[in-house]
Amino acid sequence: MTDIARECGITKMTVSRVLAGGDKVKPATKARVLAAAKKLNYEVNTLAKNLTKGRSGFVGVATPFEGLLGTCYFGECFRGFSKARKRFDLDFVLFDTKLESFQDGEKLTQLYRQCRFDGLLVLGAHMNDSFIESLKSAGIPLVIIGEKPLSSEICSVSCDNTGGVELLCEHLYTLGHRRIAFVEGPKNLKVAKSRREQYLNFCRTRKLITPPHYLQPGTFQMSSGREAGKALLTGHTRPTAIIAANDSMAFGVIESARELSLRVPHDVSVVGFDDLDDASQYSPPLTTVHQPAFEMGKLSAQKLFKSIDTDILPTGQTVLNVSLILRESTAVPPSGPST
Amino acid sequence: MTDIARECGITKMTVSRVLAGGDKVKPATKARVLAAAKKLNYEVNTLAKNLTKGRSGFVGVATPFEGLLGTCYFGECFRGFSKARKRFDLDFVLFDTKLESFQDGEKLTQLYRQCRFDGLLVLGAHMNDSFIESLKSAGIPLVIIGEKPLSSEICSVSCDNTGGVELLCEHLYTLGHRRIAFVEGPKNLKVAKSRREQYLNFCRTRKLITPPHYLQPGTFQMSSGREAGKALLTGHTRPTAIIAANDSMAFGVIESARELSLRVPHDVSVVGFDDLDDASQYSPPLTTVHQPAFEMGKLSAQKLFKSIDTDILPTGQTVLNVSLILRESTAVPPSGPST
DNA sequence: ATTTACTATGTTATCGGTAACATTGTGTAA
DNA sequence: TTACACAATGTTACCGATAACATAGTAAAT
Repeated sequence: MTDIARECGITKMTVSRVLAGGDKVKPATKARVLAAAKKLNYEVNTLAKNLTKGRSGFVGVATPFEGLLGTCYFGECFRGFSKARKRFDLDFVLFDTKLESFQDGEKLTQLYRQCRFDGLLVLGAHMNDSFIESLKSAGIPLVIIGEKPLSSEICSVSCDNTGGVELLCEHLYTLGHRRIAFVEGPKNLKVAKSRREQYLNFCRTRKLITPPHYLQPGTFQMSSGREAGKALLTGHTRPTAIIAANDSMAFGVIESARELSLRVPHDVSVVGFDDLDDASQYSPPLTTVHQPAFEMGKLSAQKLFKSIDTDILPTGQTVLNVSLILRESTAVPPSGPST
Repeated sequence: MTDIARECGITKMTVSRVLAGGDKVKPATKARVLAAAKKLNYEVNTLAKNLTKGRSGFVGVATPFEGLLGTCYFGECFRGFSKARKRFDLDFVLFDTKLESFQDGEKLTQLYRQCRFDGLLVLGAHMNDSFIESLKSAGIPLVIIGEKPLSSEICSVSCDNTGGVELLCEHLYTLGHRRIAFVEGPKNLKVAKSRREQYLNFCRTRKLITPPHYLQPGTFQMSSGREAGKALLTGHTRPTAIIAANDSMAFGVIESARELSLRVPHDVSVVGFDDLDDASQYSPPLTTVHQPAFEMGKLSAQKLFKSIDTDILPTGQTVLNVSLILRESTAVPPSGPST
């Protein structure tokens, strides 16, 4: 930059003005500076620029590596983030929320105060996310994605998990199912809780029978769906329909049915939640609830960027709609529709 | 920092020395400084620190979002990166190689020169990665992960794709299969090419019949495996074994067999490549080649970190071993083993 | 002609650290 | 006692940009 100034016989300051957008600079000077800049292969030093602005130009993305990184949901969300990024002076840095040092938010707060990032996207909230409160109170621009936190003070973008499960239940009920079981997700995830609660809620409202083993534990992984399916399909009072709290587990349930020589959906209906890419490829293609991961990513990133630009902490809890995707894994129960 | 200095009645410089590691500082002074630092809630400004060092403290991870982000492979690799990171003054920034601006390396070179990152990990190399050459010539510390590039000048960590396919072919051949088909990956990926070449190579060596349609195109996605499987299993000269260039497509092939009421492995053997989490959960559990994604990630990150620390560009091409995982998707061909 | 009001550019300080060299003080060898 | 080496700290400049204010020059208004 100093070189450019010398080359043009002017001050560094004027050069800075040109390069920053050239507001009040004589067109002739401007042209000369730009020419010199090109000639000298000038590139801004983002570090220096950000130092004066007190920003790093990086947005943290905190997510449990083990649970989400490498899943379709993560990928879609992240594509959403990137899409929202119009300006190219912001990039994304990944942090693992499972690391011990992050559990209490200490580490993230520290990283923020060290200007290591300008704001934070939290993907996949846990039940015990006390760390979110502590981040919030540290004044970090923050958006939660996945399920809205308890405190309404915190900005979040989620999808209608409750409504989604409602759609699934309603669909099965309408087909005539009365013995509906549920495979739930990890107990420490909020989305898992929301989905389970709504299932229980539905059963209560419609007065469906729910033997204790109808609520099977799961981990959101295919293997746990398989185990749960086995338990359900070999146990007493066999359900005619099984809701898995996500698609992966639904695949597992279908596998277990196959092992037991039960046909889906003829002998048992199976539904999932997420609408993974593979859901339409499976045999049978899976009836499930579509979760708008891409939109969620995009929207949350937009909120965060806006907050960073305006220096106003993000607010508001957005809940996106979900939709039921009817495919071929559901049918009327084998005994025929109930009345 | 200036505050601390004032508090202790000394200079900023001494404070800096203490905080940087306190080489030649009197223990008493050191203690006083540390106490004051804690009292004043001091946190380094990483931006400023890095400005003087000319480093950003961020490592770029360039990967095609569409192909790899959200896959198990990506997740494992990334966990490997994180594991390799002993020091916490380096974090990872994601870039999408599919973005037009990245195609020729221009954008990445620019980001590097703007101090936006200190080094680059390239995950998932394409055939037409001319941009890698241009990055190399720009002097960017660079490690390629996935398949080694043509130029041996460039540092890479890959796994033995050729050997892996060899293991699969050998396994099937030993079981007695002579009609072996192959579902290949996207034509623009290097790994896909390596795997295909080795299959063709094997067929040539063993003089196996290979009607043109035995080499089916694919995209590495389940749906393409399904289509390829359908074509192979309904076509003439039905193969007794099908090698899919990755696990996802193998799942698709199995689905297609199921649709056609063919049993795996009784009627047709199917193998994959990658050893995804779900491979062991599928029915039948998939015989496949285990790819050490985690180790690849770890190793490549180590190489890059070392390079950044020493200011010597990374070199050497490491090829990690793969192993055949025998499960239940392969058996002797229906006609009995050949001689 | 003088004031006014900009416009275009220059000055200086600052962001929060570090490098390099300068200075003081202290203990030890000559 | 003097000199020298080394330990502990201070000075100054600089990394590469920008903010805030200052100044010179020019055109329009009076």
